[in-house]
Amino acid sequence: MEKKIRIKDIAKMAGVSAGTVDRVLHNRGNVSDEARKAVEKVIEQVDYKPNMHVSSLSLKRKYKIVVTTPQFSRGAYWESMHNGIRNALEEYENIKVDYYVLTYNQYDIYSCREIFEKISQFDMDALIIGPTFKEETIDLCNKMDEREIPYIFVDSTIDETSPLAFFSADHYTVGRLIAHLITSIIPKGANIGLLQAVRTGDSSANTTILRKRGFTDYLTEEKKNNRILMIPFSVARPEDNERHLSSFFKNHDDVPGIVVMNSRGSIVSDYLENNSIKDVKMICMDVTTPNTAALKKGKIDFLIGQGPEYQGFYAMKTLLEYLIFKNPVKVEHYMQLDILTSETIDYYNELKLNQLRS
Amino acid sequence: MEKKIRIKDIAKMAGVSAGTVDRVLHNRGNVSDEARKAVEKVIEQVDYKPNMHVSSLSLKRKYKIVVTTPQFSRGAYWESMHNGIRNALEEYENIKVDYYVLTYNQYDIYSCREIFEKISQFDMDALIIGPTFKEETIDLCNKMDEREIPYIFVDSTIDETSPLAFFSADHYTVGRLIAHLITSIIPKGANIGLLQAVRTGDSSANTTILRKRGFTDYLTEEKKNNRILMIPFSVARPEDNERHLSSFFKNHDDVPGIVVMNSRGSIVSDYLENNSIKDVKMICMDVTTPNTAALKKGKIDFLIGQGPEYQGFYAMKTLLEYLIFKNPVKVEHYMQLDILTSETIDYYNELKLNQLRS
DNA sequence: TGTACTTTTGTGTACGTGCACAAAAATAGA
DNA sequence: TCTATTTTTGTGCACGTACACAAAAGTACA
Repeated sequence: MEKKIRIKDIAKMAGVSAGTVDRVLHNRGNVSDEARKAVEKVIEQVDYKPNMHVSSLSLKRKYKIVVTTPQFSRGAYWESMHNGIRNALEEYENIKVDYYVLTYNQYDIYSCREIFEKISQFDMDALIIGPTFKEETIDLCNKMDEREIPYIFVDSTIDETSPLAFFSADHYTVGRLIAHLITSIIPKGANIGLLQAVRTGDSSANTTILRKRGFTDYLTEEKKNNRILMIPFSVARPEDNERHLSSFFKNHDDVPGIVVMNSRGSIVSDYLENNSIKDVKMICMDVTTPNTAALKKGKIDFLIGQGPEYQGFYAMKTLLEYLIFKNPVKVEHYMQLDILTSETIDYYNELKLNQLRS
Repeated sequence: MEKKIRIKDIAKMAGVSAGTVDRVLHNRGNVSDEARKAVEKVIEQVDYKPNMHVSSLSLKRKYKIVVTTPQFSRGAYWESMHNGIRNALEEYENIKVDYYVLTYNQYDIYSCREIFEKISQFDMDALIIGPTFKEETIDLCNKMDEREIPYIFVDSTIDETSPLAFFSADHYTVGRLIAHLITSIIPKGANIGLLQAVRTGDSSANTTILRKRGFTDYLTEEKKNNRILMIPFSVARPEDNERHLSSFFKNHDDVPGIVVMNSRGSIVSDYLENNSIKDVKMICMDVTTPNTAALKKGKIDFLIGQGPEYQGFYAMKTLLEYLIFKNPVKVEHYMQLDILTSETIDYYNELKLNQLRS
């Protein structure tokens, strides 16, 4: 291991005191040009990596961070995201952070507007956004830009904004992956059912659009001529789904594969199970509790995980590092896609971050 | 965030000084029964989590850690393991560790014996073992047990030993997974080629045995009646493989799927490519450079990753925490299995531990 | 009861960093 | 040139932990 460079070392090399180095590092001003240049020169030469954990030890500042995502229930996708966020806060336990979670109803645009309006007035140092409604999110981001408050996206990003960073799956690739998987496990050219969420008139669901585009692009490029059959489906009114599904399967008894591009795949797999419809392959998204159960029972063949825990974890970690060190941050973070089967799911949730001791 | 409990707090609660609490925490002795019990009582009540990073800051001790694994080349499986180990050392940069890497030739039992003999005499605080030869490893472990030096396995474990912990894939499940994957992408009941490494007379390769058992168990349980065709293969003498492969494919032109349970799958996929043998599905193990290339080109259909970086990372992390805090450690750590396709591989290597800044 | 020794306990310092405050240097105004 | 003011610089403390050392208490023996 090479010798660690400390602030004191830099100070000695630049011929100034540690205090001056600190002022340069943190842009606190009150430094003569001469001294600043001397320090900057040394910093360029040596590879100084400040020790976050030690920094936070002596850090007096308190940060206010707001996290806004869709509402969630136990074992759901967004809960994992929040778990990851909390995990990062635990890793940097010494940093004094007040964090406020404000969730909105992702099927109710008015709920989103209300919450975002509140947020845009909120006093805070940074914001983590799990976006759903595009225009509303752009509005919020514009206000954040004006107030010079940094924000980070998780789950997906929006082109028209300028976030500090985003942590997201590459949803286009998700679509291609789903197409690849389903076509490799069903007969050549067979029909594919695609769950189509009917939303209450929103211009959003960017992720779904991207996924669907990836899905169809793959089929076209690979010259697969499977017919895609839309299965209507409502998240806002789950009581309708039984009807949607039964009318679909009444008309189509020749669907050997179904793909679901949102996290509600278990609704379909449960329907198949309850109605003893066999030999239908399923590809679904997200490691939720019901999806996990369905995967284990073999009702879902492949489950694709977006690693929301990691997205949340790295989003918060990146934010904290940025707030403390003001370092430039890499903007694009396309996260790992996890393909899970009944064999691997048990080990997927096994190893939680930071919990190695027995 | 709840208030953090510090040593000083425990001291006050137990009515002793911080020094005494420290002595109890680290089992340094020289503490009266009365004081020790008082401190232990408080510790049981409150949830004291020492801050590793701060601890290491004031830690004077220097640890000697030995890592022994098979030799490796660039981009190979074992290199990733060592990268993970180094990563953990970087995370705990303040801990003074001398670490010695001693590699042996995994195809030469004498090389292993020689290295292990050296290690058994080596002065050290702990040992990380990537095992290959069973009996030799057991011997080494017995000697470590005698000397009361803790050791941790990575990659795989050996039942007859008592390691502090192990970080490994569940190799039996790996076998089942491979069977599951291959049977779902080739025609029902079709022949499956299985690469069979011919080893120079060793009683080892525990991992391969477990994987193969999982593989055949799956086929039996799921009533798959695919015939398994062995493809001989030599890692020690790679010049023979061209001959092995060509003689195999001369006799079998009806093999729509091949599985490889070690990391050398790209040898087969390269052969297929070079000889224009098409429409053969392949399932291979381990994210090595050549396997990655083959996966991207579509020559391998699924690649299974064991996450050696994570195994190495957590092994070293666990070891350091144990050495410093003497905390009890969870022994069994079956790690996540990653299923990779051409779509997901790019994102798999993207996010390295600890490297978020641009 | 006093002395020598051992065990137990408390205190102080170091680690690397942030930050407050004091000291020193530079500048301005007379 | 002297004083007042501002800018720049250095020093010292705090954070939570490990560990060395000194102080205090306890024990043994004459």
